[in-house]
Amino acid sequence: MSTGPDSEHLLDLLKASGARITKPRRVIVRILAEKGDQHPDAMDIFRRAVREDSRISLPTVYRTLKVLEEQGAIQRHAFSDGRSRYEPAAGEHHDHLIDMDTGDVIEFHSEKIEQLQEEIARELGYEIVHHRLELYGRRRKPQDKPQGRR
Amino acid sequence: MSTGPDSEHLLDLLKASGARITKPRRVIVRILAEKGDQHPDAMDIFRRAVREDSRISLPTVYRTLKVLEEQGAIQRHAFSDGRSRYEPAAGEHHDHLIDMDTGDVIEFHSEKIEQLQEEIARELGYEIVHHRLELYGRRRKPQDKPQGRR
DNA sequence: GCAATATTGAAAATCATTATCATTTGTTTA
DNA sequence: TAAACAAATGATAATGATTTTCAATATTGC
Repeated sequence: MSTGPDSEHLLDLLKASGARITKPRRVIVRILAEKGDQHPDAMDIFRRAVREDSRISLPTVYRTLKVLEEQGAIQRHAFSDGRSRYEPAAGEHHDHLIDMDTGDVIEFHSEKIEQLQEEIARELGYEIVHHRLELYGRRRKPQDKPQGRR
Repeated sequence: MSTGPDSEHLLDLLKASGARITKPRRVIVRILAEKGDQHPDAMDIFRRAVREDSRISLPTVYRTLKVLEEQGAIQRHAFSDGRSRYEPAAGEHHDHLIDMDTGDVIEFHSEKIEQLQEEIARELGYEIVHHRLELYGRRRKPQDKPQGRR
């Protein structure tokens, strides 16, 4: 109940890469696997980690995130607000719609768009390695719909 | 011949917003309007500006870029390499394909993709204010094709 | 030309992220 | 299980991009 869905899976990935399973890493991985506040930045993760073990340091959070990213276990996103945000690498690729008023991040996926991208790149003589598609928008008809963070 | 294509236009936009036309701004705007090395970052611009007037400072470059951006005269792009790159706001919107080997930036536009984006946002209950689509890729069949900077 | 005020340059401050390095800890092996 | 060694940690300093502060300077309206 405390250990998130694929917390174990993330640890396995770490172990498989020859990394050691340390206490700080256990905590950080558990946080990443948690449901709720998706797309946290390093500071978010650090703050939550400290609640579980006050000795954990920010550099360790960054280091662990880097290792996990290199392992392909998580993905780093650089939205246009300066800092990086992280999320467990979903099996399915998806893009993001950012709510400009609340900061909420909504995920979506469009096979059509993916295909069009491939097509365009091919025409230009390129092979896509990865891409980034972010929509920045506002709720239509700003009514009641109470929701949002920040 | 020295003054770029729409250098005047940029100055007009500045003036219209109540900003003063200073020497440093003239230089910076001229550089932005220049053909060639598109998508320069602040440091690129600063280096070129210093060649024209050694007294210009980096903060002034940043300040001027910010004013121009607020005026909608130029656009700031935050690719995933840390620093921001700028380009004169083209009449036509376009997206970017970044060559991962050379750093070259290629512009493209796909009305189909734009429409799909609108569609997706609408379905999610949103109205797109702006978006960002970047393809990161490599040349297919790395042959001769001699080109590229860096 | 002159005053009022925006803009500048120099230097310091921020912010996110990374590097350094001595100390601690995980893992392996005897 | 303990010793041994490398990997990981925390504290702290460093980095790089961008922003702020503030006194000095330059623009613009009159």
